[in-house]
Amino acid sequence: MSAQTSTEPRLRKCDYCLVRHRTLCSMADTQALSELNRIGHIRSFASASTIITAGEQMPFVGIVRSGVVKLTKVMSDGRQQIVGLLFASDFVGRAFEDHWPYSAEAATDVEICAFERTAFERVLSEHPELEHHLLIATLNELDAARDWMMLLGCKTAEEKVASFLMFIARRALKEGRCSDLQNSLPSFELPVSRSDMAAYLGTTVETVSRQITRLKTANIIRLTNTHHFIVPDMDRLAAVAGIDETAEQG
Amino acid sequence: MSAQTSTEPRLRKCDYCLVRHRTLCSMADTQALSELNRIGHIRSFASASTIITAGEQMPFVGIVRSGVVKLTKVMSDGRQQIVGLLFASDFVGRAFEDHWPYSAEAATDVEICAFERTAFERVLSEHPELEHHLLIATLNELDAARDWMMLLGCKTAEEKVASFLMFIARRALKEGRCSDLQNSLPSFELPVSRSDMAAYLGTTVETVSRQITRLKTANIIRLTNTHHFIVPDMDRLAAVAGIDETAEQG
DNA sequence: CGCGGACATTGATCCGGGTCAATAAGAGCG
DNA sequence: CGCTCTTATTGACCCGGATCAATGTCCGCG
Repeated sequence: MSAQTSTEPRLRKCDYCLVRHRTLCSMADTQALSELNRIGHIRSFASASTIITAGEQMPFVGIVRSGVVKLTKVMSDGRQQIVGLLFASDFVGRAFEDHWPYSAEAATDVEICAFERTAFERVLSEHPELEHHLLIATLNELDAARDWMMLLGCKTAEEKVASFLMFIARRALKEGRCSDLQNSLPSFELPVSRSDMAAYLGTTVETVSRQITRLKTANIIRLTNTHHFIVPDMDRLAAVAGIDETAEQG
Repeated sequence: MSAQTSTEPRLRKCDYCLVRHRTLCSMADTQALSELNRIGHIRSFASASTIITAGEQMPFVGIVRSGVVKLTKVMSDGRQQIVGLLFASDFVGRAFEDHWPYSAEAATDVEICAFERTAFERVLSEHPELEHHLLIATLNELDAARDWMMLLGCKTAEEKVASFLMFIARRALKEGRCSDLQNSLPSFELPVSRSDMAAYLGTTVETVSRQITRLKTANIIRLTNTHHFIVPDMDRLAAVAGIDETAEQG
């Protein structure tokens, strides 16, 4: 802790961190945490700015403190697929590899607790419990990616849009930012644009828009503005999404 | 080694293993390897048999010794997506979780070196270098899944089929089972049926078949029988697959 | 407050690929 | 060796969603 940079206040920045109890930091013992605290620094990215460019050197990895990060792959002719959305407490980047095959872009304003990659790797190798946590997190991401593969390969446009809303709704629910204050119906803020939705769902903006209106006229959802959704009956939305509640977790 | 079960011959079964130098076994020190040897036993599955059923208990994990395993997800109405294909040396199952959300089916006859799950987890936690290897393997699978997401979300039917052939060809190449003996053109055996291809590519058997004939008439591929493919010019196939060679690895 | 630019919705049209149906080609087997 | 069963190919048709185009809405800014 004596080696801390002089620009740091005496209070450790982790103390202010809203996500530290939900990330790999929560697994760290005191010593590991203080090392992470020492090598980490907060970086901010404006909405739409690039965090890591595909194929280029990846000097740092990090943990999302706030905002939404989208991971994209693009083909040489410009077709683009979003292959992952990262929210607060998610891990960005990849240890043990100095390039990575995605671009990370800020879908909203984003704050990241960044670690110089090799320093982070050193902490990992000295603290197997952190690496274990990273393994679990990676396995979960793999599951999510495979769920999305089924969505992309099997589902209709309507199911895709409904699934995306479920995805966001559940995340909002988990973070307790879901209840509508006026009438206590579940509601949430959509943190991305229609075109991001389309790129994640393997479809087009027009189709997304049409399906949203369909869901609206079927009274499955209600909007107060383009990004604020109210879902009177979550189960009906899940049904339209083709999600078998009995087989799903979280 | 004294604790080895009596049914085991004195020669350790690992000595005969064709994949041990390409799996996490290659990372194991002598002690870890002998533990894995002790808890592992070879299980065989006939083509089309189920290895692990989605949602059910997962009593063991393992390493594919030979054959091809497909991981599938199915929707309640029967629509099915293959979310991964596993080949020799790949890891099947998931540590630190007693259910998993996929079915694993033998796409060909399959041999697996199986480990009782909790015993395997114990070895993992005692040997961080093994867990590290598992992390790397999982990260690679995540990359593969995300590549596939782009395929499913962005690519045309022709690109999908060509991409699948590239995928198999590269794997065959890597394992040195690719050269055609007669004329030394790259060739390989397709280890799965057309309907598996379709389920992996998010399309239908008919479309797969049509696209294969298209590639045939365009002289990009040649078939000696329904499962033996010859690719005179890999680069042309890659071009049709929409794969940017400069940006891809292995 | 009104203007311009980005984002979202809606409409009209078209086509890639899904669906249904028939045929062909293997592969096991008595 | 022919029969049957499964798997693959080919054909005809149609529809969901892509594409192209117009309109509407929101927001920041002079």
